[in-house]
Amino acid sequence: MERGFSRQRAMDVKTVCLGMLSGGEASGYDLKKEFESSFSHFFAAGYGSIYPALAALADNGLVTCEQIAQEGKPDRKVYRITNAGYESLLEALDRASPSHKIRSEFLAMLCFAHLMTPERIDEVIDQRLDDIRRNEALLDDVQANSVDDSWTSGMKFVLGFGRAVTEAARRYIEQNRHTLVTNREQTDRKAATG
Amino acid sequence: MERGFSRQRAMDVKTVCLGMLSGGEASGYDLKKEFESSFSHFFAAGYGSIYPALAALADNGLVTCEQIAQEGKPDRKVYRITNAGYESLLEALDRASPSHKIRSEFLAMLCFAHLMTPERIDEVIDQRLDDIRRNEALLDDVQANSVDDSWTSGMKFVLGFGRAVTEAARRYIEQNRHTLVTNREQTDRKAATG
DNA sequence: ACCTGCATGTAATTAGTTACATGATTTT
DNA sequence: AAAATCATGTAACTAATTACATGCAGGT
Repeated sequence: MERGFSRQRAMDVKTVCLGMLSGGEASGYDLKKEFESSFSHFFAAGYGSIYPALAALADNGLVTCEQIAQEGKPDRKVYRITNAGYESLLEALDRASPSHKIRSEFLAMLCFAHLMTPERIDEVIDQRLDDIRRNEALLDDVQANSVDDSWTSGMKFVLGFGRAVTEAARRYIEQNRHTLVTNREQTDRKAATG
Repeated sequence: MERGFSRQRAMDVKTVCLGMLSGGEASGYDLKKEFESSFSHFFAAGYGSIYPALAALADNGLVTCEQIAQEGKPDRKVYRITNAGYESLLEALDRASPSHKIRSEFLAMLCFAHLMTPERIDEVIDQRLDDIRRNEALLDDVQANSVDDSWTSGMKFVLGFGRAVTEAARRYIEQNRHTLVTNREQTDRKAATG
């Protein structure tokens, strides 16, 4: 390590891991849990991206890795941010125009609701609402478990954002789903297929 | 073409193009414009994915392609959905659990707002609000231009969804951005760097 | 007996982005 | 004079997902 340490310029998995480590040491496994809880509503990452990301950060001297032997378990690798890593993080945070992208197969599908049966529309919407409600419960849970914790204003803001937007999405779906299932729609598909 | 025609099972660029063509013939250029207007708030696609997608659909016999010569311009390639393509689309729409993914560098960045200067936080938020307002204007525009048009209930629903969620996001940011820029935050970065 | 949690990683694949390449016409 | 619109595509690259590979401990 400690060679070149190319600085991060995008908020990719690597940089987010670096940011998480700025709050304290953690293993790849720990970071995954954070991606699954407080970050889950806006940034997904699996082991397949986290472990390579940590290895790359270590290669660039942005983090150090301490291997801790455990009984009956594989070695736990604890990562800590370095000064170079901290500088790199600040630089990334200074970079311009972070993206905010939505890719929704759900909405794409509903654009063609007139080609779906009412039963199928209901099924797709019910599944989405289940996901949303699970997500709301998770956000509430994260919020509840962080009352005592030393949470940053940033994390609180982001959590609140997720809550607000998720709720708006749920309410819109609940209040407007009926517009998708009408008698007129049913005939469209029948006429096309029959 | 007309060999194997592997049916679509995911709402990827290929399948969305197929869906768009179910509403009438179009060129790759036309589809790009649709991705940039009514689909822009939840599904991005550039020429680099659209043209290969159309070529693949034609290879599989799901669409036909008519090449129309034009003076002073490259040939216009008009694509039309086939029966096999239509069946394939219906099958894709019947498939289970469409995704709805958000990837936000913006929110990821704000998680570490305590490491940013107040000026930088303002800059990032102002840029995001600009994007949101541009998007709201675009959605209004699309809606206005579709009054006379024969729009499906699905498209109306999806447009309304975008409107509702975008507005909720903007309101949350406007009402809570002040929580990110406090005197306490400013010292954090200074203490860490100085 | 089985599943969940702990804990690590690699390799192959998929999908999409970005940059490149071309070129006339129309609008500002 | 410059920029936008019309109109097509390919090649290289990037990034992430999925599946694979391993294995013990503790709870149900």
